[in-house]
This record gives sequence, C-alpha cells and structure tokens, in this order.
Amino acid sequence: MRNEVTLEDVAKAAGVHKATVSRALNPETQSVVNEQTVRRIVRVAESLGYVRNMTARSLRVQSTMTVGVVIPDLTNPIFPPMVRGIENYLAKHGYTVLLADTDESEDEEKEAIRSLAERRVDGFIVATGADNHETIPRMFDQGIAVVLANRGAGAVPYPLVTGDDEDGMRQAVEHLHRLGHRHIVHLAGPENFSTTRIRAREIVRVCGDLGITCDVVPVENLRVDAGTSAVDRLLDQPWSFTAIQASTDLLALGALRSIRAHGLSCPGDISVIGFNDMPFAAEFSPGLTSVKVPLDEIGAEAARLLVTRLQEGKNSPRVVTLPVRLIVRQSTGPASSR
Amino acid sequence: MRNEVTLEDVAKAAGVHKATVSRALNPETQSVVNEQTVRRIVRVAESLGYVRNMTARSLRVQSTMTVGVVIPDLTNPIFPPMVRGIENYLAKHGYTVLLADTDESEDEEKEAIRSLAERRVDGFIVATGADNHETIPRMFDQGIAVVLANRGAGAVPYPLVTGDDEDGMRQAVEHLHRLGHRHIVHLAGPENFSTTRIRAREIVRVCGDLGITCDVVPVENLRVDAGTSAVDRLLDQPWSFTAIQASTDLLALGALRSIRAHGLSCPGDISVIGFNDMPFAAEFSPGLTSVKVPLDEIGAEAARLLVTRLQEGKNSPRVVTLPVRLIVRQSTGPASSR
DNA sequence: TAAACTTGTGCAATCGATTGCGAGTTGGCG
DNA sequence: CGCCAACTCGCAATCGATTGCACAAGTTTA
Repeated sequence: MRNEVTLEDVAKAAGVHKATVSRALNPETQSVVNEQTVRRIVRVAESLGYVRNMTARSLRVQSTMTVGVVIPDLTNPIFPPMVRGIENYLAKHGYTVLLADTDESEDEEKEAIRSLAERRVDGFIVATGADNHETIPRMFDQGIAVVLANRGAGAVPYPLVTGDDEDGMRQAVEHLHRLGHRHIVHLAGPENFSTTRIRAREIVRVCGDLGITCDVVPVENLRVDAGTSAVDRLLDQPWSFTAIQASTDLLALGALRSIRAHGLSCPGDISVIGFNDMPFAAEFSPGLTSVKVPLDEIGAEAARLLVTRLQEGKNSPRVVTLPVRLIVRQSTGPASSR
Repeated sequence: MRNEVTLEDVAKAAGVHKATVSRALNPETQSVVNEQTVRRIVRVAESLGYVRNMTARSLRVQSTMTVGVVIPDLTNPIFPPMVRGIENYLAKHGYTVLLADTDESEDEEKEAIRSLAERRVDGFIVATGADNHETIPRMFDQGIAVVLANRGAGAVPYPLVTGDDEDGMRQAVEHLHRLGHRHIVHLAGPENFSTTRIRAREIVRVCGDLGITCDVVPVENLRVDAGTSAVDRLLDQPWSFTAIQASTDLLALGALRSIRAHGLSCPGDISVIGFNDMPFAAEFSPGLTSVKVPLDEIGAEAARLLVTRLQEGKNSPRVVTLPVRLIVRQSTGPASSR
C-alpha cells in the first residue's frame, strides 16, 4: 500500500552501503561522499521513489522537526493570522506544525499537550496562556522549549510575543479624548489573561492622566454574546457614557449589536472602539475603529524565537512587544451632547 | 533537558522487564498483565514522569496517528471552521493534525505534501483540490489515504466531502426570483475548482428553468479585491441586472464594496447574495444573504471518513454531500425597477 | 499423580535512519 | 621505493517501543 522504499533498498539498487546512501542524501554530509556516487545514488533514489522516513530519523537524532501549536479556538478570528504567521516561518525552516485546538477547555489543553509531548515535538508555541496556568510552569520545570504568543502565563520566564497593549490603549483613549469623549466604558475581558488585564489597567491609567471618567465593566468571556449582554445591562438603565472601549473586537461587535438593538446609533449616540483589528472588522456596520495588532507578525516572531532557541539553545529576551496602530473607521465620532 | 524516561527506566524501577511495562501501559494489552503488576507499573511510571515516545512506537508499528491537513490559506475565513471540525474529530480519536498552509501556491503545496509524507502521516485531508491537480492523482497511485474536503480533484476516486452546491444555488436563485429579479449576474470563481465550477453551471441551469437572464462573469481568483474590480468593470458601463450572485462570500463582499463606491445602494439598487455563509457575513453592511455551508461538519465528516478508511481499510462512498440552507439577511430585497 | 491448560512474564528481533570508528585505496612527496 | 595524508565507504551500534515465541509456575482434568 504505502511507499516502503528504505535506505537499504536504495543502497542495494545503487550497489553501496546504506550508510553511504544516508550520507549522500543529506546535504550536511553529502560532501564526504564521492561526487559521482552522490549523483548515482540521487538518481536511484528518485527512480525508486524513496522518501526519507522522519520517524526513524527522529528516533535516532532525537529531534522531530515539529512544533506544537496550542490555541484556544481557531474560530476566534485573531488566531488564524497568528497560526499562518507561525506556519509560514516554520515551514521555511524545515519545521512542521502540529496543531491543537483546546476549545478553551483546560482538560482538552492538558490532553493536547500530553499528546504533543508524546509525539516529541521539539518545542511549543502556546497561545492559551493564563496567569494561573497549571501546565506551563510545569513545562518550564521540565526544560521544555516554549514560546508564548499573545497571552502571557504569569511569572513563568518563557519568552512572550505580544502587541503593545499599553501604547495601543493610549492611542485609543487619546483618539476618544480628541473627539470630546469624557466618560467612557471599558469592556474588560477575564482577569487572568495578561492581555485583557493589562488593557484594563492601562485604560484606567490613561484616562486618569487625561481626566476622563472610565468605568470598567467586567465581561465573563470574550465571545460576542458576552459583549452584547454586558452592554445590554448598561443600556437598560440610565447611563451617561459616550463611548465604549472593548478589550477585544468580538466584544466590540457585541456592543455594536446591543446599541443597534436599543435603537441607538453608533457613533451618533455612542462611539465604539475595539482592540486587535481582527479580519473583517472594517466590514462591520459601522466599520469598527480598532487598534491593529500585527497578529501574523506575532506568530512569525514567536516562531522565530522558538527556532533560535531550538538551534542555539540560548534563551531569548523575555518579552517582545510589537508596535500597534490605531485604525480609525466609522464607529467613532464626536461625543454626543446628551 | 528533556524528559528522557524510557520504558527501560520504568521497568528497572518496577523490577520487571520493559516488555511488561509496555503491555501494562497499553490499554489494548493491559489485560494480559497481572492486575497487581499493572497497578505497580502505572504508579512507578507516573512517579517517574514517563511519557510514551510516539516516534519510537510509530517506527515499530508503522503508524504515526497523525493526519496531514492541507489547506490553501488559513486566513480565508471558510477554512478555520473546517480545520476546527477536523481537529476536533481527530483529537477525539487519538489523531493529531499536522497542518500545512500552501499559500495557494502549487510549489509550496508539493513541498508541504512531501514534508508530511516524510513524517509518515497516516493519511491526508486535502482542501486544495483542483480539477487539474498534479499531485493528488499520484498520491492515489501510491495508495496513500486521502479524503478531499470542499473541493474535488477531477476524476481521482478519492472520497469528497462538500456542500450541496446544486441545492444551494437553487435556493439562492429562487429567493431572487421571488423578489422579482429577472436579470442577475453571477461572479464565477476559477474554472478548475469543482465548487465554483459547479456553482456557475448550476446557476445557469436554474435561471434557465425559471426564465431568468444570467450573465456569468469570470473572476480570476477568490479574493475580495477581485470581486470588487469585477463589479467595478460592470458598473462602469451601462448595466441592467438587479442582483449579483457571487460564487463566494469574499467575492460578494467585494461586490458590496464596489456598489458602495459607485454611490449605489444594496439592496436598493442591486441585491447581493453570497455563498458559504462565512463567519461574520452577518456583520457586513448590509448583512449578507448567503447559502450556509456547514463548514465545520464538512471538516468533521472528512475526518470521520479518513479515520474509518484508516481503521477498516475500506474505501468510503465517493462523495458525501452535506445539506445547505439559505440565510436571508439585508443584502437582498425586491428588484429595483430601473 | 501425570497430563493438559491457563496465566504471567522475559527474551530478542524488529522498525529505518544516523554516525563514530576504522579499513582500504589512491596519490604525493621525500 | 616507502610512508603518510586524504578520500571514500562499510560495519555495527544506537534511538525506544512493540510483539511473537518460549518458558515457568500454578491450576484443572483425566
């Protein structure tokens, strides 16, 4: 059924020892083999349809050239660009991605990591970080190579690649301030995600600096519905804010829906500004003003850090912060005077 | 650095032979080992932090319990749900996904498939099918297990899981017909993708049945910009259609942009209807009427077919067609009378 | 009581590629 | 002519788990 041509087969057909075939086919060791022989072996290997068996190689050289990528939910639109950035970089460097979607569940995540560890991935890129994460510190103790993407994991000294949440939040608030907003609401994500926690902390700080009132409204999770119901609760009673800053575009989208459902207009009555600039945020109605986080670059950079760690063994800088940029669209406008 | 506890280590610590440890730790063979011994071994294995080495196992049992998933572009929003459906099903059955994003390039695809074959994946799920595909027929000749998702691959007798394009197109056209549209345009994707080809063929047929004029406009690729410029070309000269049916939501989105850019209204002047019902199609402005294709189920079903093929060796039905459903939103309305 | 099983465990080969070591050949140089 | 270096290439061990076969001890049956 399957291709079962081995080094031995090629060796026999070429009239040499399999060790010679191995060396001839590996660019690193090709130079020790006679040029003529290499050519003959390569020809024979191709004609036989030989394809190297990486499982055997992995066993021998103790490296699989694979990387485990752990993400919470592939249908959350911020992750596909990240994964793509990762896959792109790794493929160029000979690595293959073993993908695990944990479905936001801790149990599934543990299971996924165990499964990837069994398969002896050379390292991990983990996007499911949380401050109270159980598994990640244990991985550190075991000396497993990990790079965190987007979300940190408490005090574990793994490198982290993330967007500049501080600067992004500053840009967002200054934008609102310029538009005359003096009372805003922040839809805050879970406390134990470094991103959402930092964003909440930062918006409070910046608003303080600018003399803006900022109410932080906790939202249980990062799904659209959670954003909708949180804003529903705000609008079902008297309110006085003129703008909503959401920790995440999905929450912002939820806000947009709630505002529309209450017969209000955005940005006429309430401005909305998101974070991440997820794909298609421009297509929302109104187009969502958001802070563009370079998701693909986060992925690529995380991959780069992991590869250097794997190849050189040395640890990377603790945290890499990539620049972000405010993208102004139609969902923000002058503060309403009501 | 890494966990290097082997069966041998556990065996020594438990005072048995490594063969016994192997049997004790494998649910399939556990029954032949004394219950007491199993318990002792399990305890020792855990305390030593043993994790099974799948590369060694794979080499011996000639199966890696991994599946290669080949997709053209993870940032095309129809693929994340598919991949998620695949990953979910496979993870439940002990398989791990090796992901390859080919970036819509044939060279990268060949390279990706070679790389996955080297890693001895047990099978492939391929979403990069095309009628004139070079590699897929060769894989068939080699007896490699493949299931095609979404797009077919010419006459290659691999199972294909896809949405019911015929029925979906019928629903779409009937919807437009009911709204009074009698002259529509179809934005057709590439000829060599089974989905887009079938959709184009089908809309012509259905329109013929209903007595509707249908112009098929070829679009070079499936990106938003291609849709925009195609519709730009239509609107830059006299035109008489009242609705656009796009082979794909991304093309429909391009159409929406072009219509807006020309100062026209959708659906006031032109109705637009897409295909796939990609995530967030509801958020476009106007919300996009589209044919909902169960992308996650396509992924899950493809995974299911592959797993049965792998476990039972028998081939599956040639093509599985999953039902689709028209989702009416704001982008379609009564035909304008101009 | 001996023969025939049953149960539990060990032995050793095996999967396919890699690589340190060493041997054989060739050629150059004193 | 002899010795040494440079090239090539083969030998065999190794990576870690699996599994057919054999063997030993205990149990049942004739």
